[in-house]
Amino acid sequence: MTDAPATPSRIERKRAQRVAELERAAARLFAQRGYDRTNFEDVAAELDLRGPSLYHYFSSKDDLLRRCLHSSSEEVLGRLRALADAPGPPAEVLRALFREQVLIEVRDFPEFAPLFLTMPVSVPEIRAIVLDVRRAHAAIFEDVAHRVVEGLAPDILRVRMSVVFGALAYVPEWYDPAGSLAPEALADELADTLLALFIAER
Amino acid sequence: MTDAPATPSRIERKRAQRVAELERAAARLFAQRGYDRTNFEDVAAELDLRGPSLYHYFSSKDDLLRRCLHSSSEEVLGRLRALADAPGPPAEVLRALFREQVLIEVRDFPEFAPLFLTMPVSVPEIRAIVLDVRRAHAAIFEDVAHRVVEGLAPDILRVRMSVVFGALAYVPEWYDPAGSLAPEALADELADTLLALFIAER
Amino acid sequence: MTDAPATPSRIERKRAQRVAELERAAARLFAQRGYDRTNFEDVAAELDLRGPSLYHYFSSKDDLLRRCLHSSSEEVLGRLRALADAPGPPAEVLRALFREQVLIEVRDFPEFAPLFLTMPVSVPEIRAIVLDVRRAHAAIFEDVAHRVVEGLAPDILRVRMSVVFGALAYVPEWYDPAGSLAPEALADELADTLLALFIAER
Amino acid sequence: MTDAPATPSRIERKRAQRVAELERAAARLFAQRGYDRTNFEDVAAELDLRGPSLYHYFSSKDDLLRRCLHSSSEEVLGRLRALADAPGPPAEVLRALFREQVLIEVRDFPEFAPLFLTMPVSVPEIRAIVLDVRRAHAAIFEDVAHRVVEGLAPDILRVRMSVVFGALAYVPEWYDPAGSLAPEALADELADTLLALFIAER
DNA sequence: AATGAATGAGTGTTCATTCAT
DNA sequence: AATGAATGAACACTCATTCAT
Repeated sequence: MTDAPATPSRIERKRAQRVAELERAAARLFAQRGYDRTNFEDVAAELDLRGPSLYHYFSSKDDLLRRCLHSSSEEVLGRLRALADAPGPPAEVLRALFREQVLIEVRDFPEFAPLFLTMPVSVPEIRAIVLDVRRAHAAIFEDVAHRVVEGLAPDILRVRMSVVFGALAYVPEWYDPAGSLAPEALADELADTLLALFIAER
Repeated sequence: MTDAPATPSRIERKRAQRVAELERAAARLFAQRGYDRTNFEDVAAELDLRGPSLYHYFSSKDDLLRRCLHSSSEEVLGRLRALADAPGPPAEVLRALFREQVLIEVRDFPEFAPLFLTMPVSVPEIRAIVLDVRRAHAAIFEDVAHRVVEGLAPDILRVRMSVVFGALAYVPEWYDPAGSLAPEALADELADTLLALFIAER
Repeated sequence: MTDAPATPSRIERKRAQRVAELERAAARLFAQRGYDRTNFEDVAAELDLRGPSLYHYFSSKDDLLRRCLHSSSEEVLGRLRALADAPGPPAEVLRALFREQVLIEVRDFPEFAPLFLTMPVSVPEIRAIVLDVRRAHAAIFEDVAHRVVEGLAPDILRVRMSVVFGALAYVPEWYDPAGSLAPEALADELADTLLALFIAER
Repeated sequence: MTDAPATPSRIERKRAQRVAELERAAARLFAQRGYDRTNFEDVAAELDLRGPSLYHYFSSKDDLLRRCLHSSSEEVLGRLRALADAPGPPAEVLRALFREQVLIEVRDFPEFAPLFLTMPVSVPEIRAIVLDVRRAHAAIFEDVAHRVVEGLAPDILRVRMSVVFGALAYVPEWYDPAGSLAPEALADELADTLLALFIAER
């Protein structure tokens, strides 16, 4: 009888929105300053709240980051998996994945992507969570890459994939959206460059 | 160049050695745990000292990291510059630079390389220092790369270089020296792969 | 005596019942965890309410405990006073008081008795209230005991009474109702033992 | 070589003394206010220190209480065991134990005894420690009491012992050393009263 | 009547840093 | 040179309490 209604009440929608806002604010600060240097007071201040108020929405700092990672990884991994499962020649699928990943980082989820890629995380348990997501993320690319270059020696493939992941992780550290290179142009150029690692006739 | 006397006394040599040992120990911990989670007590313990004793050698935690970065960057940038200035076709020089960088990371300075590449640094001033070193480091590669691909559009070149730096920075995060791939084999394979970004007949 | 109307409305009766339920739940938790470690949220949860709802019934946490103590002490002291005022030889009255006190603690009011006896109370004002009740409680026993041993030196009597109160207060800390000793058997045995302190021919 | 010297250095003696002073101060506050309401700042203030300074001597608040309990229980249990093992008729040994326990509480260790007897402890783990010490303490008395009344039914003996422990635990709650009853007189009177529970010819 | 939201006060704990020895 | 002692600043977290709905 008192189960969660299928259609969330107004109050529940408001709460969910607040949580989403807090997660976005927290993700921004986590990415900028790292987990250790981000405190509840500052996250709360982004929404004109005081630190302890966050405990109405998150049970701990750990939990806050966990939920940031979860919310965004759900969305991001979902989008990537949808592309990975799309029909078409593997090379084109891989290129599409590269494009999408770049756009996710610089255009669609600029706040969340650094959490997985470059956020300084010193606490071991938290780092483990990040690594888990990274593994799931990497698997999507690796599956498709496997289909592109079937006969490649595992060590060689691993090196190629490391170039891919390194390059993709590096994007938020150097790319300036206000510069001369549009996000879509970057995505195209980088996708082509990385794809060449797998289809060049060397 | 430095103000050190030409013939350092025995005491001075001993002190310099101590400093070097401390820097190495600190670099290891910084790289493992990040700047924030590394405390003076633990660094000192690596040499059977107590935390406050470090103040005989370093004026602050900030200073300790700064000196770690300085010492290692001196050495690393020196080695890379020597290679960059060597005669030979630019492409070969670039390949040599890639190889050297990989070997520096995984074989010769495994403790120091993460400081510049992957250490979680939350304090803005420290991060600025790291970025300075990275810029100097990048310049070495970029100069040579410029000579390899003279006519390439700046935006395109920048993307290619980002793949290089991303891939090189990523190495310590995934490479396992105990695995099947020897450091030198990795260096060769990665150097070839990255060089192909600049010499492929696309 | 109290201002309550002669015929409480249905709403008022419902409210009074709610207050009684809350007091009982609170008393249980207070006794188990102590005053400090008992929070409004947990007390409210016992009746499927949320913490702040308790403010409809109690003006503060302090007040909640006060009312717990008041309600139960009314009842308990009433029962004891009725016995103390009953006719009969003082020794028998005293024995009856001991029995009743034991039964109150282990059988009739196991939730409330610890409040006066063993609840950890750190807040000075609260402790003062508890001590007041204890004093009123002690006076009942002391009056009768006085009549049992009329000539006893005050210091000696005080020591004897301390044994009585100590023993009675200790009961909830060791007695296990699920053990081999029934509450009534315990009451009889303890009453006899304590009474012997006053009527032995020493 | 660097093992702890058999003869503690001056610095070690000073530290040990400081720890003892801190334990005494802490025990006083713990007993007065209970564990929850006693904070590091106040304990430290008793020795003109600030709160965090205590972490040089104790690893946590938990540890502070643990060491208070340990230090005092060592001493107290030692004294009681020595008496319990002394030769002589069991009844006299028991009487000596009662006297000693009273003197420990009111004269020799007035700060520490309440820790085991009446300190409000809400934290379950801490309470478990206190109960452990209480059990060891009780065992000393129970062993001797067993030899005094060999044939007594276990339930009856348990009730008698509960009177003993209750009465002894109650002493610090009512006895005023500034009153007309000297500690030794109290000890004698109480010891006689409690002993009568075991040797009366009922 | 009930509660979601919010907060101020308080507390245990960490740690870089200072200083006297 | 080394360190034991001490501390101020910072921070995660708890909770009684208030208030608008």
